[in-house]
Amino acid sequence: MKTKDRILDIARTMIAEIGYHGTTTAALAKRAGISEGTIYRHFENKEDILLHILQDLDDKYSAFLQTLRSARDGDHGTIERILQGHVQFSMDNLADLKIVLSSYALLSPSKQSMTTVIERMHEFFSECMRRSMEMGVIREVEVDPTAKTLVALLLGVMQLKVYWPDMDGDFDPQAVLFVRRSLVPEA
Amino acid sequence: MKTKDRILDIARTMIAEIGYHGTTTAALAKRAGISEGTIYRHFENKEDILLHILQDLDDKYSAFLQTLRSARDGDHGTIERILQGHVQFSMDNLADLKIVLSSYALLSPSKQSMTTVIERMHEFFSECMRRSMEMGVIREVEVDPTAKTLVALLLGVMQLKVYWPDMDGDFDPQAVLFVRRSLVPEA
Amino acid sequence: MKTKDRILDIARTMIAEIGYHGTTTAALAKRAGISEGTIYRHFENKEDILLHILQDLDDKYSAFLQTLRSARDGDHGTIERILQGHVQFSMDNLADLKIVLSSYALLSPSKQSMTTVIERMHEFFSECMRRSMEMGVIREVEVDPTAKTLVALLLGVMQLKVYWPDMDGDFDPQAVLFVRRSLVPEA
Amino acid sequence: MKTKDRILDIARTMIAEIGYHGTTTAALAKRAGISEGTIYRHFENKEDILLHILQDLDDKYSAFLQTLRSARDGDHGTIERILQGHVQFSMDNLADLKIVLSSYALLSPSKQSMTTVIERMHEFFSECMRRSMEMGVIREVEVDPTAKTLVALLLGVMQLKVYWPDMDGDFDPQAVLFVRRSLVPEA
DNA sequence: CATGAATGAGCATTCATTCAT
DNA sequence: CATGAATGAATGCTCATTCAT
Repeated sequence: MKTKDRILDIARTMIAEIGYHGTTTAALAKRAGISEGTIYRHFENKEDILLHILQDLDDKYSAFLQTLRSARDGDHGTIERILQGHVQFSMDNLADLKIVLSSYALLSPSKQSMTTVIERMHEFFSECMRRSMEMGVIREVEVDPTAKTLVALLLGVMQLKVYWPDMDGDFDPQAVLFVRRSLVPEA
Repeated sequence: MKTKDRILDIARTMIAEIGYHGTTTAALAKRAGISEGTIYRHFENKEDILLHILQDLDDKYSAFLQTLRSARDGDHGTIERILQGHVQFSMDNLADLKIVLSSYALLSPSKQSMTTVIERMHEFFSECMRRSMEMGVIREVEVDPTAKTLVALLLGVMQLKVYWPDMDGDFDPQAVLFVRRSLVPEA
Repeated sequence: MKTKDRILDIARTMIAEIGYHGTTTAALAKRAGISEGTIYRHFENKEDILLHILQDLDDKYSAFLQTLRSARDGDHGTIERILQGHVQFSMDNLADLKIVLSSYALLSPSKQSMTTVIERMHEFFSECMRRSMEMGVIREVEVDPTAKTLVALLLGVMQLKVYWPDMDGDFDPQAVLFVRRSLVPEA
Repeated sequence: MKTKDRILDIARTMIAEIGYHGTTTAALAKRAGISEGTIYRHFENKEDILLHILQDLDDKYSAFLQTLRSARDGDHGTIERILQGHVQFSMDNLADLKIVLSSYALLSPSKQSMTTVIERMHEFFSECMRRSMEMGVIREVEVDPTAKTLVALLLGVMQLKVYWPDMDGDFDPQAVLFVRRSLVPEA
């Protein structure tokens, strides 16, 4: 692996574990087996490392949304696939998620990144719901605030799964059911 | 106001704004109009200030739950009142909430505090749902994972309202409706 | 006991245990059951407390020398009594001794105090030896440097006894014998 | 000279002059012509500097004892050479000696270091005396307490020479004579 | 590309001393 | 005489960043 990628990799792990402020350049260099100065050969400064990590996550999420879009078939199962897909995506990118969730309140690049994710998520959900409503597979609801509700739910689920894994107990199938009962009219 | 309370007050504001690590004792003292040494006459160390803030929040949440408990009357409106109450409580204690939400991932006292809140919230929701189910005002659902879903939703709603107030657009009435559709059988 | 004396008493104990710098006015006040401000009602500053302790030791040593002077009878046993007396005096005033021994190198009042003690000890030993030589009970030796040697020996013995009590093993009778062999001609 | 050695050198001087607590990292850095942070590139913390100084002294004393051991020839002059050698060693390592003497009562690393020195000194003296007694060049005395007496004497002599150089007046030849009279039988 | 010594501003914390009550 | 809250300068230590090699 290239030095730059090793730095990013170690940084991802460390920031996820002990936070952005807790991750010192000295410790990062040591754990990556390089000298402290080398970090500055590849990144402008410490924040730049975070920016790269956030950009990577952004790209991964874009690709993920693309996959979801192409895979949808518009039936009433769509909503489930979307929710489960997002949970799966969270688990697949745990470290990145931890980084964003633990820092968006305090670091503006993280806040910016999280804002983008949330906006795209909201847009995607809105779009899906509008389509499904047109096809008559879900109830007639107010799209915008309902999409926000779904975003909120997903945000909360991720956090519960990330930070209280002990409590989890695999409650997400029931969360999906919860959403289905609210959106899909009974047969 | 007593010096100790002034310190707590300013600290609450500052930590909510710029985080625990961003809040330096020097800046805190300056903004409180006292000398740095005075802080240590009232608190053991910087973390002790955080502990006091968290304890205060804990007490306020306990009192809030007590109010909710005594006010419930078991009809199908209960669930709405609980959700709206929690949203209201969040808005009334915005600074404290920001502090917990922005630090529970990294500071163990905050994590501990948040864990307690979540557990109590979960327990309270479970209890309410069980009661409502017995009275036949909500559907028969699996209590535990559904309560977790509600906790997750609330956690997400709070964050959206706290950190993306611009996006909010007062979506919480629709969030309540979302929950009602999922839990309350149609007339 | 008067407040002033209680402060002095606690201070003596604390400085002997943890040194002058280690003894904070806050801890001293707490242990003496008074407020920090009260200390400054009785003493000009922290150093003033030390000065009082040193003065007390000075007085006690003066009185001790007076006793020795009046008790001496000039026979060859005198030197033993003087040495043993000094060791005894050290043990009786352990706290004060620890204070002086641990601080004379760094605090000028202590250095001054120690200087006075050493000079008086030297003078006293010289005087005794001169007398004993006149009476023919000890060998003819050079008084001044021999008295210094005795002072040095005593200084060392005190330290060994104070700081390495485990090692001691009651070696002072042999130390006295060591001196006797050097000074008293064999029968 | 390497930066690390310069720091050690200046620290030795400063600690000898104004004590360990009196020597601040800021003053040390300034006097060494480096920044404060540089100190921590070479030493873990302030105590670590002291530890290095003590270790150096330990090594020097070990080497010194080795020299003494190889140079002894067992005649009745041995004891003189040992005493004079120790006095000389003290003068050659005045700063280190001052550091140990001024801090062993309060700092545990210093205490530990001093304890080691005293034990080795005691052991070495005992060994020499036993040898000399076997060769019949000194009197039959109780080895252990007499060795302690010599240690005490040496400890006291060092202090007098280090802290009261004005008073000294080169009394150590007479101190050696004092010991010789006590240990070596008259011809 | 890589190094690692050096920097210096910044941090939490301590403590002798003061002073209004 | 006594209090105890307040002070503020000082301390040991950290850490992102620079730069000569």
